[in-house]
Amino acid sequence: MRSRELMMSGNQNNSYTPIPIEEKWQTRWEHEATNTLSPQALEEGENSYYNLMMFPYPSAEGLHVGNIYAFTGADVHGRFQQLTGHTVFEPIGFDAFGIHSENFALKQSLHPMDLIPSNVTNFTRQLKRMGGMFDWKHTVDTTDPSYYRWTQWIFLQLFKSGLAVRKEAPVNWCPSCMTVLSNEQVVGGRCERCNTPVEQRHIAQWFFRITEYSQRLLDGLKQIDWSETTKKAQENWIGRSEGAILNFPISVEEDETTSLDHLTQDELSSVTINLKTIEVFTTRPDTVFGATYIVLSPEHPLVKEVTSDQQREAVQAYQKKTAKLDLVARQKTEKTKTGVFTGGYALNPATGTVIPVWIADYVMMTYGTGAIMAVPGHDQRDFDFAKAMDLPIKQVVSAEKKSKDTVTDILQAYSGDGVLINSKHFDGLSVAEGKKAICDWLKTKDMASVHVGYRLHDWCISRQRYWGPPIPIIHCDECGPVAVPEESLPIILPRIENFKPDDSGVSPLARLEEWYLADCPECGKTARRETDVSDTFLDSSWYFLRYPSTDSEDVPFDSTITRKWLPVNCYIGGNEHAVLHLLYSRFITMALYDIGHIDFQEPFVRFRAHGLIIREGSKMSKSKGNVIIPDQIIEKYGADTFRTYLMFLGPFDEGGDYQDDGIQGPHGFLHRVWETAMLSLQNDKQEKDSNVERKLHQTIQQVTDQIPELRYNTSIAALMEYLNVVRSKGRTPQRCEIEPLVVMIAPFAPHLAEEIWESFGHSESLFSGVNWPEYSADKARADTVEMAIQINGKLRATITVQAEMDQEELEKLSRAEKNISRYLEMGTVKRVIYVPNRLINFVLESNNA
RNA sequence: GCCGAGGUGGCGAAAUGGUAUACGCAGGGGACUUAAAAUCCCCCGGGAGAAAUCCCAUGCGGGUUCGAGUCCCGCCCUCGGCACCA
Repeated sequence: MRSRELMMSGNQNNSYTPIPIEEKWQTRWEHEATNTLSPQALEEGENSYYNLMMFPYPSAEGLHVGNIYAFTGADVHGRFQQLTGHTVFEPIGFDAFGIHSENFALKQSLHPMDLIPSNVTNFTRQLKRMGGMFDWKHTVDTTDPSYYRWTQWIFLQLFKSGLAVRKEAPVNWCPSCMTVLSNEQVVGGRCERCNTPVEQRHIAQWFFRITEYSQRLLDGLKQIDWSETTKKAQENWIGRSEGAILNFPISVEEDETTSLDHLTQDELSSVTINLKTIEVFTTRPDTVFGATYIVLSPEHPLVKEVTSDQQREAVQAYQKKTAKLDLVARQKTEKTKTGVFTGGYALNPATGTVIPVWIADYVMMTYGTGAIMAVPGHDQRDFDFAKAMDLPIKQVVSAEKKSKDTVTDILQAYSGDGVLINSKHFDGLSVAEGKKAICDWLKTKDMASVHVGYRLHDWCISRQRYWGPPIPIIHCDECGPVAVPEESLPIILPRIENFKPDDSGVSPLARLEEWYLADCPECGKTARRETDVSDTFLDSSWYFLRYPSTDSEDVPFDSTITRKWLPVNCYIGGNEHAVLHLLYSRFITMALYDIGHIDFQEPFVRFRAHGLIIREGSKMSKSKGNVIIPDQIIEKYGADTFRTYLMFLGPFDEGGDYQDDGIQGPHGFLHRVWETAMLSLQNDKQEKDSNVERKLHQTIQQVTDQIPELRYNTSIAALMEYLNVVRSKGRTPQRCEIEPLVVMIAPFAPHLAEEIWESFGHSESLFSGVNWPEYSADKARADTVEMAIQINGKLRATITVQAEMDQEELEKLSRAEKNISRYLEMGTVKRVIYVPNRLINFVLESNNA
């Protein structure tokens, strides 16, 4: 009977044939809806476990190894949870909107509306072929109106609560992609996608006010179980820094050759007309006595006011030059500093000295207040500038207590710790004390306030492109920007044949008058639709909320189901999304919580970043022609082998080196598992072999501990070791030794496991029950152990003894060892270290010495 | 420059402060076979030695410890992230 089943799965001679076996089980899983949750199961599922992985962008090239690596790692986790008694929901979908698809379509002269469906079909085929336990009844495609209807709905929720605002702002413009990029999409001043230098433009854009959430996003990190590297990346990205805002009153013009140092503060105040003050943000208020000039960002609004008539021409020329400068050039750290004196002055609130106000492009309008107090003695950038412009440098912090002299010819800024000098009555305080004391002092004069700055910027979601969800706003001349009524959603993205962007900075949709003309929902007059589409990252910032609720058409996420399944139990994905997708998802979740749509603030309880796969020691790239084509590997070895090998390469969170020959190991291993299982079918004598039994329980223990920790490579190694013990010296395997092995290999090689499981006479899918083996600590315990015998910490002999042997007896046996007695004669034992079941160490005092 | 992660055989990699190199690849030897493939068994860090055994070895230099790949201090290198962020 069993052999007939094997014949049916394509086995003529009882050897392992992965391809027919995998086809058979993939078909069966689909027919029997093994991995699909019914609406009822979604509402009631016991012990629910939401196992999420980052959904792919469906490229024309198909799944790459990186995708398969990540999905396999996540799927192994899901299958393990299933086998240990959870109801696992493991969805997959497609992140198909965005510049990526659009650019590819343009290049190939295709329409994304034609391209994407065929890519999705191909991806679906490949995803099924790799044997993931995906729930194909609950997928998501961000380009489907039934999905982006709700993306637009999310925009409206944020708009209505004031978190979406339209503002004109300098933005990053990619002249090649012809669109605005978010700060996150600019890498080193270049477009992340096409590496073109980014330019500055001023366009009215929609922004999400993520900066309102800076502190919450930072605080939340402490409570979630995420990869440390990812948390650290977010922390750096948010970039909290504590400091103060200090006020520098703008002073009357002074002849720059006149030194004002001799004037008293009262005298100075009398010549100061308090028109305006320049606010600067600093993390070093303790160095304010060393602030010898002020620098405004060239775009700073006060530049106009401080600039003197004589300097106006030079200032405007510099502003013009900076505005033209792309961000790459501007952000080059190495370049020599440039700037122009405005002709204006400000009053140092601490010294009472009048100091010059400059503009320079090394000060950014986008950070802090767009203005700094320059302390060249203690900030390298200010130092470089002061040297270049011949501005005074004053030392106010001394590294050593003794040197109180004013160093005039220092070679570089000193930014370390020390004591304050040249700071009047604050002299002698430490940097930390000085910060507080000076801040407090200036506060009493209304010249300072404590301030926390963040590096994080608001999230610009406008894209002047075609391939995205139209932003659901109608611009009315009377009413301004008006929300599209929710019942009118979705605003369908129309099919237009010429979707190529141009340099005008407006979306291709703006060429479609019949589309963008619409009645104002408030006053009914003819108005214009917003023609920008939203950022792809908005699509992916909430997709995990949609998955369990794809059966609901009238709500984005069903409240009962959402309460049951969210937040996500485990999320696995690449660390390249540490500060983009993962931060935005957290922000959207918090915003929806505040608005009252969901009852949790963090979307992903646990997140693990996987590592990267390289090949034969170097990065894979199309240009090098060394990319692995998954289809070819699967065709040759089967999905089970591919999966197992990928998980065996190295630690999942670190990635690994894909060596072509290496796949032989796991391949042979699965062959051997199969053969051993078939042998055990014919030899079911159930004789107890304590050696094998002990190893089995040790293995179960190790694998049960390690799989949830994603330590897959060592788990597979443990299974290999176990099989080596089972088969050692040609030993005949027994079924009770193999059945648990089959279950433990199942997360990695699910098809093989199912087939053997069926051969063992089970009619139900292995994954339909709680089949994970239990271990007994008793049975895992060894009765004899190999002990190391050391002399002065060096291994000199090993001895196999009864486990838990007491020190006295072990010492006796050890001393009897030939090599040990030899050493013991050479000195006297000063001390004996005994580590039960591990080692005994004789510490000698040499007789010779 | 700042923040992470890492550096162990020919290679991918293992090791709660306790016998370094598990597991696998490649390589060598053997069995089975007319032959090949597949499979199975054995060897495999370097050096000395007939052997017992000894010495050396986890990027480099110090330290703590009975004992350090692991902990501490100071460097070097590789890879990721951030970066005139005030």
